[in-house]
Amino acid sequence: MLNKPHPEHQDYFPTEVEGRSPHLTNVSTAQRLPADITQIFRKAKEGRVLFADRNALLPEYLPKHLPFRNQQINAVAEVLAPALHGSKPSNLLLYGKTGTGKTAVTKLVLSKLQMQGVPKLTASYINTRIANTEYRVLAEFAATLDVKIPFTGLSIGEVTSRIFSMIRDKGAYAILVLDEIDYLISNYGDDILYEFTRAGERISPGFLAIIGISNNLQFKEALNPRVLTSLGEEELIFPPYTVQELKAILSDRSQIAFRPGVVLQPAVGLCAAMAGSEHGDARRAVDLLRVAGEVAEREGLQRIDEECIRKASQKAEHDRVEEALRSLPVQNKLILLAVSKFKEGTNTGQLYLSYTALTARAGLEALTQRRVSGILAELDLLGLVEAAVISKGRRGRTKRIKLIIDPITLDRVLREDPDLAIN
DNA sequence: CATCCACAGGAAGGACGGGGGT
DNA sequence: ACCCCCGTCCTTCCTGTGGATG
Repeated sequence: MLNKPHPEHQDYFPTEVEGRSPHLTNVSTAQRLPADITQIFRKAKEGRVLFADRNALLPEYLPKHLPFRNQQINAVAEVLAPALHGSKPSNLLLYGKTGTGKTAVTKLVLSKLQMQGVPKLTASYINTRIANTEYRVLAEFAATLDVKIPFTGLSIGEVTSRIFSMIRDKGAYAILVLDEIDYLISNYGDDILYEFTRAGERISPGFLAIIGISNNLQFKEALNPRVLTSLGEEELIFPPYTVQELKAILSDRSQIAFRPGVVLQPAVGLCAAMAGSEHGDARRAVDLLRVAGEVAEREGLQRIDEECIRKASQKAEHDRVEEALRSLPVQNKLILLAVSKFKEGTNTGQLYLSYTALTARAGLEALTQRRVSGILAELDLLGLVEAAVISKGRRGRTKRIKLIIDPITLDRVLREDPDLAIN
């Protein structure tokens, strides 16, 4: 009975794909296609001139060694170790800017922990920015504990109590990592954490230990004091990598990722410097190196030099902008379009007028100013627009709004949207 | 120095679409 | 069949405010 929906779900996908694929072949010229494909594939087969193992530069790659993080690794290991003999480890909070190795260290320690062969031990890793609602976090956690939870329909309380029963009945030693925990807190408060941190009795003889990972320290302020004392039993701060350290990390990785001699030292230096100038963000540095490799390969170069790094940096930015633009809802696009009409920037009132004019022309309902203001804040966060509150004294308070991306790119991407009749 | 503009941005809630348990 | 839950987008209503101006 319960399985009934499943075959239906599985049918769904193939039919959609089947319905689509002939359509795709029609779009491209059918005659030219085969030749192109073989060329692409052949190039791909022999073309890995530069890369030895590109995976080593992907964000999800977990290196066997994490240089400059021994101290943190040991500290985390020490906190978690009691789990191996069935006593609850302290909860743990990890702080540090992006790309300082928080996630990597945690995952590394967890994987080593699981190798110790304690069957009751379960380690769950959840990024609360990706599983970005309370329910989804719970559902994902449940899934790692083999609790079957529908992806919607149940109340939060119901899911929580099912999870707790599972931990209790199995006597499980559960360790839950909540990455980017500040997102969860700022959007949904600390209710879940409150439940989790005081589950104690309800799940005995099992236990639940929580590792929270956060990019900023201030998120603590939003926590209920009782949650804070429980969650912050242990704290660990990850300092940013220095440029020297980044250089060493990049050298390490490039030895795995590229064939010998492909990456020139100055390129590594520049890459480290560029990523280090923000705050030692290793993830960005590694990503930059990967894109540089792709750039070099596409251009048929034999070496990766500083020029490749610069190009990669531009390309990464360009891709990011295009991707962000494409995934925008229609209304957001219209607002952006309205912003782009003002070369020297504008303010909220003017922008709203211009925007309503655009919606009328496109035959859409205009959103309220409040909503537009909210969307503007989102666009600001995406780095597509710059919006800063300024005061013009008696003439009120408003936002100075300016487009900070290439208007030509904007125009090109927006033209792809069939819902937008741009003339 | 008080005033007052033109908004900012929080809170609450509603409509809607996804889906439960019993 | 019935009543419930959650997330997403919005709207409505609202209070708050920096600083040029009178």
